[in-house]
Amino acid sequence: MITIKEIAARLGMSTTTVSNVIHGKTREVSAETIERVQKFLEEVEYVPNINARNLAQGQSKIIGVVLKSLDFRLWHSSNILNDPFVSEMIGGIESAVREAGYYMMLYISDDIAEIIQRISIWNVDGLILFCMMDDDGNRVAAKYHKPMVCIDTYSSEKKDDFVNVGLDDEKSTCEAVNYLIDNGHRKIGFVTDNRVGVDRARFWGYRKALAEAGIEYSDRDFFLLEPAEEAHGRNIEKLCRRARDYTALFCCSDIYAAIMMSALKERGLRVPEDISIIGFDDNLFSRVCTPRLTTVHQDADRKGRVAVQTLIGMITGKAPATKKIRLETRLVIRDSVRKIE
Amino acid sequence: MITIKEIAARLGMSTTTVSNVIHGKTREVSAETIERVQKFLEEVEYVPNINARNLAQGQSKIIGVVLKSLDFRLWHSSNILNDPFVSEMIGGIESAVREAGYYMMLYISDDIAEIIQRISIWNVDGLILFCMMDDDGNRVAAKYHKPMVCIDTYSSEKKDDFVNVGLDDEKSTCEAVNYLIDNGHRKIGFVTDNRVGVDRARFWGYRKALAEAGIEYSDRDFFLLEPAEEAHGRNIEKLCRRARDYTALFCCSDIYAAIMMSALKERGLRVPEDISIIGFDDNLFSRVCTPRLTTVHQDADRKGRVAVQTLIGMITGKAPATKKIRLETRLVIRDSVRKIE
DNA sequence: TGCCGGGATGGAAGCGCTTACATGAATCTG
DNA sequence: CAGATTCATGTAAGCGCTTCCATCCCGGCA
Repeated sequence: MITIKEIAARLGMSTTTVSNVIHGKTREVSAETIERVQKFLEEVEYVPNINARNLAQGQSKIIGVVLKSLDFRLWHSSNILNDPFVSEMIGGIESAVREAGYYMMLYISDDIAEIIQRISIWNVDGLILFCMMDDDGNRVAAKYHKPMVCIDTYSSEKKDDFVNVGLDDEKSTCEAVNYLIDNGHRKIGFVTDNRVGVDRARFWGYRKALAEAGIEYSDRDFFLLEPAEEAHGRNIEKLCRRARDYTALFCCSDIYAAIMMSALKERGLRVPEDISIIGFDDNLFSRVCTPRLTTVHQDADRKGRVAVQTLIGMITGKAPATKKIRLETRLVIRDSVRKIE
Repeated sequence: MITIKEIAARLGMSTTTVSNVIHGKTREVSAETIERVQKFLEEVEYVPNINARNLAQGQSKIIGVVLKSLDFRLWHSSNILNDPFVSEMIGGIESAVREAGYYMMLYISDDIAEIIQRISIWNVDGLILFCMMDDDGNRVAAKYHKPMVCIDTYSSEKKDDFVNVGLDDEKSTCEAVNYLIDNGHRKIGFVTDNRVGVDRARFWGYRKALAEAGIEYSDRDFFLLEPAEEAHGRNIEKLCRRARDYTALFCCSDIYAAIMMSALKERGLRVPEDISIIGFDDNLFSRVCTPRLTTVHQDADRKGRVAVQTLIGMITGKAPATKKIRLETRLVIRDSVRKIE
């Protein structure tokens, strides 16, 4: 690896001059010198040592992306990336980070302390935090004074002071459940694997829709997919048995919808003839299951990109117009809901 | 951020001593000094500046993970992470990297030159390369003299000189197709979206199985999912029409299997009654589609972990026992293949 | 007593880069 | 034409850390 010093020596000039042309300070260097240096740089395929640069500049050009996995001890997998929603979002983040000339460092952990430790070491310029757990956003923000934007993070505290991009989960869900109600459904179950964050907001949307339609809610209407691996079989068996009392299920993600649909069909229930199902996310699952899933569409890729753009704005000194950035959703109607006459 | 210098000053000692205790050089420092320093470090929550450290040591502690996306201009998505196989593998890599005390930097790009550029900048200690394109492994290795291990990378050149972890794709596929043949199938199609790398190896396995059973192969048996977005509809329509002449399809991934299954069922064909389907990977898709998919199981998480372990071995000066590391597969029999009497 | 060895500590260079500031030449202004 | 201004380039300090080497002290040994 050739260094700036070496280049300067070979060209018979100072490192300052070389550095200046590298940084495009055209008014400090004569045109011919620029030309000469640039040609030489290409010739030797100069690559800067970014550690040295960062040390000198006190920055890092790294954006830390934190996935708190504990919250996502998913029913179907211990790997948070296996959720297509997450992987698509990461894809969006990665592209946006790259296009902005930054680098992305990915941290997956269930321990916020460990994460902060690892991030601090690299002195990242900013942070994207994806964790559903209440108040982790606040906790990290309090500890770590760098630009940060959260994705899909809710807070139960009054003074949540982090920038957050997400959806209006309550409203989206309310609309979806209203769609079921409009189609004549009255016995509607709510399927999730947790009681926090996004899913809780969706739960309240579900409750709101029921209430507005004068449908009473009972705890039995809450279908909890349990994460414990060994309980899968029994858990799903029990849920399917309970589902027979319902004409429709709202599922907090397409994965759950696909899992439930598959399990119900295996036990002889027909979708949507016997039971209607509605999902959330609109990822590939919703298109390859049979029947194709009616679901709430959101743009995960865009969610990631918006988070990055907002963050980089903050890094470069631009406060976001609003702290709660909300993306649009829309109900995509396919074949998994039937109309009850 | 407190620095070593500051700490040394506050403690009335030299930076050398502080550095020594940080690095656990116990024989260079007296027990009581160690004690004092450690206590102080904790007190002020010292975090090293890794840029400075790396600069001084000429290392980086970063493992670069490169996904070459062009090869994966997937039929169903432009985001390579959306393939559950990939996301699970990344999950494995991430865990292994973290557990080994390294950091992971993820690069997704379709341009090898750009990737090398970005990697060189960070002076990564080693590289994990995931790209199906022939010979990219060789090209990167020739250009970039750092430890590197490829995943699922094939080479058409004689002198492929990179370490590679993958499967015996040919054998795995051969076994799967033999299973179809044993079940009485003679008209067996091969479904993929490309003609390179892993899928080509699988193709030869498929051909081998046919040949051994005395079944003639014709180009018509090759079902190509075309990536071009606008052609999806027509493409899938045509494939489904052609599929009516077959009693079974071998698909190079569970995703393709799920997509084909869904499309076929939409057009009134029953799986497996009218047509049997077999997939590859054994990811979540295979379990939530109906009927549940018979598929070749591989352990993507392990693939990632093995790659990392091998790489770190190389970084620390341990050559791998073999350059071609092959993981096991096994056929998982579920419900998507029927026996023809 | 004088010398040696080793344990504990410190001094200082250097990793590759950026940047504030200095220098000197050329150009401009009234 | 003196002084001010601009342009082009160089000098050197410093970013925070590691590490080679020097120094000093003390006990052991002949």
